[in-house]
Amino acid sequence: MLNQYIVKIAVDLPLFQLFDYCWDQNDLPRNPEVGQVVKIEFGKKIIVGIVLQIKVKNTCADDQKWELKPVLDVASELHMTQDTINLCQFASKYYLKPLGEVMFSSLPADWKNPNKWQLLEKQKNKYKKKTKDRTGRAVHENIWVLNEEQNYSLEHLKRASKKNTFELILLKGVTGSGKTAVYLNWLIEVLKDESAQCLILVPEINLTPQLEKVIKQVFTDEEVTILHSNITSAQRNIAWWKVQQGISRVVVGTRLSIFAPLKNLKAIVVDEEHDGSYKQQDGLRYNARDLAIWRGAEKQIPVVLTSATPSSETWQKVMLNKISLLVLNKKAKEGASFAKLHLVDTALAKKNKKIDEQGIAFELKELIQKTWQQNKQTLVYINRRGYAPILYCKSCAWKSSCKKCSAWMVVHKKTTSTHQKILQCHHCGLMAYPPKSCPECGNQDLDTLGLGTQKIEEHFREIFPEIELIRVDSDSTKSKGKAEEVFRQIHQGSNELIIGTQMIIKGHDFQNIQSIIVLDVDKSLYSQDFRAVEKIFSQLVQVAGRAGRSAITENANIYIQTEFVDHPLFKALASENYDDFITEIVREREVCQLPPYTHQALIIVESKNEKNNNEILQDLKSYLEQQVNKNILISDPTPRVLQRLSGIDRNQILIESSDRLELQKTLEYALDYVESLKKKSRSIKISIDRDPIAF
DNA sequence: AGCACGCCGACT
DNA sequence: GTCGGCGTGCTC
Repeated sequence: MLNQYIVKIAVDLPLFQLFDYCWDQNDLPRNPEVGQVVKIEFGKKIIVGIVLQIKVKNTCADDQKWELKPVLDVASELHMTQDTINLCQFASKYYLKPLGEVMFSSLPADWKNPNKWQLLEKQKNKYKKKTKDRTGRAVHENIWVLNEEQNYSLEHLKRASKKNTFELILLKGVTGSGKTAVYLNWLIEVLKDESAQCLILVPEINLTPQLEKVIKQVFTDEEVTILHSNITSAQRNIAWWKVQQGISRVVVGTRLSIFAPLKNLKAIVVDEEHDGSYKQQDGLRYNARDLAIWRGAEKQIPVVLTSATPSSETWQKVMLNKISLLVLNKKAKEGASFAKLHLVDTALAKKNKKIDEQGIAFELKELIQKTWQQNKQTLVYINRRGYAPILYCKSCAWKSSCKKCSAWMVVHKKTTSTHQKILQCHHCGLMAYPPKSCPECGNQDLDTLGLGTQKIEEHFREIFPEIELIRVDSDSTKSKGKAEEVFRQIHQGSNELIIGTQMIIKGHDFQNIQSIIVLDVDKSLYSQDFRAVEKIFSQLVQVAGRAGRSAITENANIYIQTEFVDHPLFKALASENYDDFITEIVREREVCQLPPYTHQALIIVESKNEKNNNEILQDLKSYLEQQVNKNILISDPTPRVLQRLSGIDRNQILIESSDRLELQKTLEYALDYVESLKKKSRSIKISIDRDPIAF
């Protein structure tokens, strides 16, 4: 007689329990297996779930409490691999999110729709038909000649692979030191085992066509899978299938790729590990870098983090000898040199009246002129898009605040050519025409405050009408393919003055840039956010790396205009000694008991009523204080840094502990509270952010 | 999360 | 009389 089974199923809902269904072998084509994707009736709806436990009927105590509904169908090809189930289980527990939600957020969206299962099959077959069989042994090309340092690092990585154990490795080196060459060469070695697979995680904006090109060039005969948020659902479906089948052995992708179903994963690289885009800021608030380390430990394989400016978390591990440090000090390309640092003292320029009405030191304008005369490019880096951050009234100090957020509306020029302005909130997207006169006092004389890329552009066009200028920010490159085109133009050297935000500093090296000007760093030097200095340092190192990457341009220079010329950050930047600088930061964190010396979590409450939020948080705080011991620090309710967003008030408490387990326990208590509260009042959103990087 | 059920106010 | 507001309970 056939066995009867009861299966426990996870569904894509914010529910922590699993649901029992019976598995009727007469109706289903196969036996139950963990990870299967199944169609079930849930309430009155037909939904998809994942099988997590299997029990033979009549052997378990909770048998036949009531008549169980049957599993209606099993997907023939789709199933979740054990590795990814384990990873989801960990993420679910660590980030306090229901397992079903974690699993389904990691899978292609089409899996959730049983009507699309057929479609997936078709996509797969279509792909099979059009692709030639890659049966022969893959050919990998080493397209680099490695220097001594690179070879040393490569040998270490190769040895790490042979040990078949987990090893956390930091490959540290500035842009142009050849980190990519080292880890790609390592992966070539790893992939000599014909069933091995590897994963390369990259930050969001780093997945540029250039990197893709290099990787495809190295793994000439591999099915390289590229995963990011902009691929179509069909591409995602096929990618998942190829990876799971082992057809694709190289996966390159952004944070979500940490959940890719690599069955025989042998190596993980987390490129630019310090990058904030590894942390998801809503829903499942995971950090892909941390999950990568967990996955590597679970699989007993090496995990390589790369960075020029490691995060304090990673550097603490270096200081505690929990990580193997490999350093690339030299520029890989011969003749290439680093940009030389110059500080332009804003205070001094003001004193000597050598600064213009926009706050640009004369020295910098002369520099642009000089560089242009030498037929070289200048890059002006200012991490602020739009025309000006604020519109304000000179007589009553009214400022352009957003109606829905606790933020200023940013002044934008409608187009480059006109002077027409529009106000825009960078948080909720609200747009408005600027008032003709002050809404408070009627004064006609409204002015802008501060500088954005558009105003700099306008300003420099006025001063240097003869210089070819281009502005690169998310506004100027919105339309499809525009960014590519802009970067191509810059490479060709058709623009002599480039004004750009963060998007210019990732992944592109510009051969002909002679001078770099950095404006507006000061706000980061003394910021509320304790990570701000780390962040700006990383950006500055990257900006400095944009130029001087080739032998064409010698003695590239970087000019930073600042009021705080004595800040230790600049000394570190000038001496290219990041180690001492970050070591000092980590020590300060220890003294102040900040991360990584303490572990943090936020409980965030969002609703239309701030007072209500605070009452809930206060109540939660006293509840937790009754439950847990003194090792836990719980803050009073505070507003979030951006307190109001789209008309919603956001408040939080911070829970801290130096003991991870104690924190976990506390958060589990908090979760109980949160869950019971959710049942009571549904107009309130309440979430937990473990290891937050933004407050 | 969704959806049904149920209990109250303001309407053709 | 009933249409529809959203508070509450439940999903194997």
